[in-house]
Amino acid sequence: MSPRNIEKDLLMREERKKFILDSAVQVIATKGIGSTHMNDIAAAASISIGNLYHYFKSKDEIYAELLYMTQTDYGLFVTAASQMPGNAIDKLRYICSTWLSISTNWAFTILIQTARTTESIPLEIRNAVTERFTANLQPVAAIMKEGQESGHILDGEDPLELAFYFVSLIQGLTLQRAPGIEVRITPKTESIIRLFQVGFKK
Amino acid sequence: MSPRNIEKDLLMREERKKFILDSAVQVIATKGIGSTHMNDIAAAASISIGNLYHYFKSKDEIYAELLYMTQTDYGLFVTAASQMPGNAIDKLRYICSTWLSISTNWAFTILIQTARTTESIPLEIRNAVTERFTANLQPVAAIMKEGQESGHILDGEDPLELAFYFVSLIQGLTLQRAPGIEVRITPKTESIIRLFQVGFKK
Amino acid sequence: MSPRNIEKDLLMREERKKFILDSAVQVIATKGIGSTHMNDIAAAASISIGNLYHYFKSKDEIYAELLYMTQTDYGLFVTAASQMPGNAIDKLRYICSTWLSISTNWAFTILIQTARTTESIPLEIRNAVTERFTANLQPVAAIMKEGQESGHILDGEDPLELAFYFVSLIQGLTLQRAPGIEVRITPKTESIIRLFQVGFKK
Amino acid sequence: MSPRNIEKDLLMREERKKFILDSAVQVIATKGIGSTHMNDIAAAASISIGNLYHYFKSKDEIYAELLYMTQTDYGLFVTAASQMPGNAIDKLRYICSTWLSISTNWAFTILIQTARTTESIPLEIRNAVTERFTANLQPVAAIMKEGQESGHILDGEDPLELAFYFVSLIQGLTLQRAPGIEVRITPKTESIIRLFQVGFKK
DNA sequence: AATGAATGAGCATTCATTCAT
DNA sequence: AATGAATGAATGCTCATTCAT
Repeated sequence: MSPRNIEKDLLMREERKKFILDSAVQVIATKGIGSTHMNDIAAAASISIGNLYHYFKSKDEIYAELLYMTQTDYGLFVTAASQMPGNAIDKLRYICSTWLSISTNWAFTILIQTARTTESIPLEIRNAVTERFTANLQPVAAIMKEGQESGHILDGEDPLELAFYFVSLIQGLTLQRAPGIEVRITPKTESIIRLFQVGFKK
Repeated sequence: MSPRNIEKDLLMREERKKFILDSAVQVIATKGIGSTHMNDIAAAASISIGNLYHYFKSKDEIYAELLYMTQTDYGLFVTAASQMPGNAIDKLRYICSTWLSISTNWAFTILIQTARTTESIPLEIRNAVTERFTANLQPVAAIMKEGQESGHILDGEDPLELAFYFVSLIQGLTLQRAPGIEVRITPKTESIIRLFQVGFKK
Repeated sequence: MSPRNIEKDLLMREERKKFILDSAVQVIATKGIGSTHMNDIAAAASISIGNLYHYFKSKDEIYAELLYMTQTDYGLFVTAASQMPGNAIDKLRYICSTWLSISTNWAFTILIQTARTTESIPLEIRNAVTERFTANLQPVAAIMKEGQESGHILDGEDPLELAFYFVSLIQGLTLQRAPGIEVRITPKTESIIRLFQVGFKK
Repeated sequence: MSPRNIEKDLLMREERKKFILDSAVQVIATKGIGSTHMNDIAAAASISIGNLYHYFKSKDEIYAELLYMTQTDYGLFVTAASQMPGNAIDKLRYICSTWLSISTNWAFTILIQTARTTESIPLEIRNAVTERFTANLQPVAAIMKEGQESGHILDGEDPLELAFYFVSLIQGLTLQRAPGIEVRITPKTESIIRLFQVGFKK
């Protein structure tokens, strides 16, 4: 009946959406969230504003999907790290060095923090973000626990609490890497890991 | 118009400005920066919008002064801590517990990060913020150095680098305390200090 | 491509157009004119927007044809009534009761009034509507004249004028029956007819 | 304390609002409701769009107040008529001739009908309009009753029903007077009144 | 100094219409 | 013929800033 291939259309639609979201991340990583407008996103994806609204029905929806994508990707990354071969220290090292080396991560961090603290963003979205944030702590907590059991990581603390500190520290460091910020101190993975490591210190 | 009155007027003006800035912080801590508008600030200070502009010539200026005030206060706080009686661990403990206990600090942190990463804010202001951020690391670095020398704090790292991690960690944790965020993990000063402490770990 | 097929195609095209117009009336009767958009019409007719434009070259054209259809149908209805067996009162009664019983007629009335008074609709269309409105008064005027001559209907007035009042009254009543309007008074055909009837009143 | 006269300010604000509403009616009477936009209203009142929003917080609010004003004015007019000296016929005559002579009344009628039938207008407003419409029937019904008792007006019908017909007829006629409509029939007050009058007809 | 009305550029969003497939 | 993605002018509304009193 239809001269179009419906399946292919749906697939293309998903691809387009992904492409738009990726483009949006690029702009946000350059301009910051506060100054990224719908026309910036449209321009970044090389489509018209009107067409942008064919894929997402509001700015909030873009926000929500962006947050979902970002946090899901991060969750997958952390989960993969927790299942890597090697000991707990190796895994933390991998997380730390990889995360700090991605230069646009500051944008994710600010994106997430802003989403959580901006009144105009629907409570629903904000709660979902916090929910995922908490869920994403679990794989790191698992690494901490494993490290404590193998004697590599500081004992005596709740593994979840340690994970919370580790992630907060990395987030805090990530923020210092936003464009235009020239802190002359470069975080070093080895030094960061040592904070959580046992036996290294005399 | 005696010179006394002029002096007094200037003094009152400064007091009014301080009052307005303090009021602004209150709103921002409640509504977030993105959704705080000039009329919110005016309302918080119980003055008219027009009058607000008699004290500050633009929103950017309020931003700038707010950042200056915030960071200066923080600098004084950290400097005072570094000159406290007691050993390095005591000082870090004081910084950590005090900072985390102030419930509106998340607003300062986001304020500062947003200022640094928002394109529309003049480069001049953004640089000043980073400058002060770096300067404010010094007292903490001094504590770290003192601690390394007295054998209380991890050796082998640049004290400035350690200070950077310490501050980033606390900033990261502060962000998790924004209103509406319900992370069920409460950071504990003792556990945080331990990360930087020597000899505690077996 | 036999000539038969071409004829059949043209016929089908006309049928499709009629179907689309009928569907459009349904939506308008449900949503109101102001909030009926091209995609609503397309959806109501179960075709795509693009295809809609294969049958009608603009929203104005749909409007115009809708008005034409509506008014033509009404004209046929009124003409048929004027040629019915029975006296003038019977004929008016038929017009009145039939028209008021059709629950979507308010949509036609608003459609027509809006068309006449909306600047953005081309003058040409608006004039055509008024033209047809006036033409449609004639059969009713004929009934009035017949009634005056047979002594059933008020004498002393221009039959056309009486027709004008009769139609305006019915239009006015129709408007009160739009969805969401809850006027607790139900118009009664007998009472309405009496206004124009002779001898009934003492 | 304030260099302004607060009372006077409030008074002026009300005057300004009234002026804006009056201006809005003018545009609507010229352009039709559907094509009247906020900038049209602003231009008609010779103020900026931004300032328009100092007086009314949305287009809906302007609509609502316009409807309230219009219907309230109409209610006062009808009530005054019902309390005039003279018999019922005199009163109806006054209502009819006055209402039909005001050339912008068609705009009120369309305004009200559109408000009642447009989905996008909040149900609350629509209900209020219908409420007031019904309330405004009462004074006319009172005239009808008085006329029935004094033998001037058709007996045997519910006075409220008669009022409903009378008002619907006048509304219907009003609609025919919208700009751009050239119906060559002029309604005559005397003829209209006669429809409801007793004894005139032989 | 103090007030709040006034301004208008800027933003998110809508919708009739066109176009490539 | 049929589809729905693509376009962009237009609309309602916001908000930092200025102005008259």
